[in-house]
Amino acid sequence: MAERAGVSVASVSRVLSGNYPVSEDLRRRVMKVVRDLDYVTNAHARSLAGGGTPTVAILINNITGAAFAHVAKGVEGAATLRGWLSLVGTTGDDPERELALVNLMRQQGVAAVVLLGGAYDYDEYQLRMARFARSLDAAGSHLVLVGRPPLEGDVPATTVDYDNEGGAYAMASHLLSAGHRRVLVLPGPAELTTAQGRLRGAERAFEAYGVPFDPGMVRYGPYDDEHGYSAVETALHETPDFTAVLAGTDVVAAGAMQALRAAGLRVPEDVSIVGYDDIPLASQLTPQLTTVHVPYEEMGRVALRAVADRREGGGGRRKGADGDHLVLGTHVVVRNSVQPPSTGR
Amino acid sequence: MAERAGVSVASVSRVLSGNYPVSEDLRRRVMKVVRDLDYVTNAHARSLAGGGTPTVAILINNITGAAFAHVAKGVEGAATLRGWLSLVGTTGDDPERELALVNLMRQQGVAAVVLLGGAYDYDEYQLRMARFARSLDAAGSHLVLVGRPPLEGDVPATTVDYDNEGGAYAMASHLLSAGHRRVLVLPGPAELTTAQGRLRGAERAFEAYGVPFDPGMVRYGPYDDEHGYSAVETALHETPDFTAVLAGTDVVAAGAMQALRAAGLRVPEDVSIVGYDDIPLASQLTPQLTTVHVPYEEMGRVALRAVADRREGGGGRRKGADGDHLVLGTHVVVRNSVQPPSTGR
DNA sequence: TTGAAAGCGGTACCAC
DNA sequence: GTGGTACCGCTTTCAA
Repeated sequence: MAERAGVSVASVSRVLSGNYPVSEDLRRRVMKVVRDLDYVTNAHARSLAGGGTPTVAILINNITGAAFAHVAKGVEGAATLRGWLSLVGTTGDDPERELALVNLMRQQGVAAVVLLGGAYDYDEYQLRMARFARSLDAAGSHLVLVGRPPLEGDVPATTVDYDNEGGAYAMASHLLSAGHRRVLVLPGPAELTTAQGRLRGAERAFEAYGVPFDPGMVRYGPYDDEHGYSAVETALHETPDFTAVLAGTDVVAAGAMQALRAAGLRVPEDVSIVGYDDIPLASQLTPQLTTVHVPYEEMGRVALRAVADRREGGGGRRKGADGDHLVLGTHVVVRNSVQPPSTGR
Repeated sequence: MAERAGVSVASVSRVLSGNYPVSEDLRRRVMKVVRDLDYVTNAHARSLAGGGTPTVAILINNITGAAFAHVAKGVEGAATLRGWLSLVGTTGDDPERELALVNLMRQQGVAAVVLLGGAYDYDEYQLRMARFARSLDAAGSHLVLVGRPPLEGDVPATTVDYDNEGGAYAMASHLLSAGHRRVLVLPGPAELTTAQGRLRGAERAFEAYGVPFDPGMVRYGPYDDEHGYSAVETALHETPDFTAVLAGTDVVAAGAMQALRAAGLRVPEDVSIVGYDDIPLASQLTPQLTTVHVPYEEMGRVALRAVADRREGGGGRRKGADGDHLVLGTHVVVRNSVQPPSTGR
């Protein structure tokens, strides 16, 4: 390339990276050859030499989840805006694969690794993440946890979270204030941190309303529509006196809605339903689902901004300071799936 | 690293890449230091030197589309299986951004660039893609088009497609054989190749059934629920005699369903609805949507396999031979959103 | 089996 | 303003 244009490699570099004054003549000469050869610089060589495009890695359990897709969109969008690149890897809920991916990303020299989605709260979790955080930090990278519990102690990681429990509290309150007392609760998988938080929020709401919370009305299970369906189906036999369903996610709510209809019950006339997440599905169902809006895309943007700032800011703000744990708000979106309990049931 | 272990860099390389016989002693010595230092090789240096992990780039309009997410999952899954890495970039339907991304990927030295989703059939399309294909090919990479029209002429690209028109033909036939004659057709955006194919399939079915196809019953618009809603709303005023809706995608069908309900019409008793894509939404709606199944995830897997084979196979099969254009089948999934037309309407 | 050394394709510092 | 050149960290001959 350099010889083809009859100039030095240094000059080519200067023209292409554009961070150095060059004569018009030289620039023209180089650019002509670039066009002739359809030339692009080698990103690997560039990275090796110090320059290079910063890259964020997004690690996700399952790329087909709507909520995660929105976070990814937020990260990707914000990254693109800054000229950063984004890598995506899926873990399939497999800890080994997660580890492998974190290391792979470390090899790639990514600026940050963003881990998405509620975590299973097994004992090792804190240790495992702390290890990731330190590994990445030592390699000049940074760990960002999105929608997961923050790390305890002095660990070099950033957490972007949302008010999970508060959203559930508000959602349950909405049901309670409409007059519902017997509520079927489908929090999600018992071990998942998000499910735990949502359940806790609901309990607190019941407490605040002075309504006894019946643990027998809680049914754990995966965050999918099949669980929503079967849980309602079972409940219809065992504890059929519920007048509302508080689902852990919109997808679970969709399943619940189908089960009710299959049993000849109307929504919301006979039974009210609420969801959580506010993914597009919520407004595609009939009736449109009253749910908790979680700012997924915004979280993605915030996550990227956090690492970008920390990069630019350089030695500016110290770790341990504010900014290591960001919490975004949630709010109830009222649509058409809630009505006061019918006197008939 | 090498000195820390008291061995040569060559030896370290041999141990870590594991493609060369090494003594047990050396291996142990190196691995110990690797663990001590939490060391990972630099992927950029490795790529530069010739080795390196093959990477596929997935370019997508909008990461939040369920159909695309499934293709991405297929590609990513198959890539992971082979130890490949996947990059994801979103174009936001912006041709400039698409170009920028293709070049960016070329810089990254990706093994292949997979372009997802129906293309806008503007004049330049063929030229543009041919240019991409040649650029990538010259750089030792390869272009794969998924769900897009194949390229004409001798262009170094692979196309993975599905029987779009056939699916629409079958879907429309299903409606016709149920007795529907006045069908509201919402193909999607007029310029999008997938929409054109779906419309063509529907027309052919009408022809085959000897039923005159009324162009006045066709309403173009974006592939989203809002369009489905407003199109039905309008049609209810202008051509209210339809007994079924043939939607271009499941999402459009969801919008259509809502509009019908808002107008006090029942689905499928008063009006039948069918979709296209068979994304999870289709079975989450009530009634569950009869739709055309498109093997999105499979397409992703096939796309990756195609490039992987071509890589391994080396000079094996010639371009221009079979294998450059793969077409997967589609089929109708019958659920509960279709009924013979009611005599009342 | 292991080490030495020549690149891979850039960047950036140092002369001219 | 431009050219020369020493690395960046790894893979891969070539010798020992």
